[in-house]
Amino acid sequence: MYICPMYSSELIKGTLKTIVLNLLKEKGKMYGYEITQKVKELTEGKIQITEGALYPTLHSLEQNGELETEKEYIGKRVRKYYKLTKQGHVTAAERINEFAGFMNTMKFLLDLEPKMG
Amino acid sequence: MYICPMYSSELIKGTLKTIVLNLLKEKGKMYGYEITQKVKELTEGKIQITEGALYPTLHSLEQNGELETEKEYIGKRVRKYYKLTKQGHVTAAERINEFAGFMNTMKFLLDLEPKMG
DNA sequence: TGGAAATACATAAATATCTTATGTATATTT
DNA sequence: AAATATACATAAGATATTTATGTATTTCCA
Repeated sequence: MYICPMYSSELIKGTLKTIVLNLLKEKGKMYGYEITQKVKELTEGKIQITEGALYPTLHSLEQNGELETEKEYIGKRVRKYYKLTKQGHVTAAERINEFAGFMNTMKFLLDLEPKMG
Repeated sequence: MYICPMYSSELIKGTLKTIVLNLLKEKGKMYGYEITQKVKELTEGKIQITEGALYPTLHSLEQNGELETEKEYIGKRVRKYYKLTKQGHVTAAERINEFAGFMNTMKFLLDLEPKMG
């Protein structure tokens, strides 16, 4: 059975915040582990966010005022739900917009016709 | 007069090798400084490759057998032209292909409909 | 004609981001 | 009962890039 390979970590670098902000914008609130699973599921395993990368990023976004948290107990186990602050919504929109522009630029750059220029 | 802003360096991260390999595939041979200027020109300043990032990358691609060099003298000043090796052509195609897939995945991930899932 | 800007290379220290490894603990499945 | 999944967290190491610095030649223009 064929397993679709992950994208190189080099490419994924730099997109983590954009992914997280966008997911929270769409879903309202999510907890860390849920984010890792959702991204894996939505990308069919092609993008896998490690917890070692995600948790520090969530903490940093929170400290920066983009996210706020709310704890929930499932039995004895804690979940930390994250959601966008007002400022976080602005940042999310900016990031997504910037990424869309970046993709267009890269598409143009990589679709160059031979011998052109 | 409006100056279109650069993309955040976070986003550009990880795409440098892909950009360089693709440009060399299209142009045949280029020297370092020429690459920085060409990328700036083609992207209207939205992507600017710094020499501090480019030269180490070119050296590393050369050491890895993806690129080979040829010196040319313009008066007393040297230019180091880089071109793809046979292996470099394979790697270039792989990288470009991978990036195209990555863009599709990201597009899907960021175009999520509200409340879906 | 002389100084600024552009061309052309290079490397190193500092910074940022991510991977890999490790740790703790609870809940579920087999 | 043991293995796996859930759920958090942090730290050491790896990697890639920015920023700073250095050298030298050539072109532009005032």
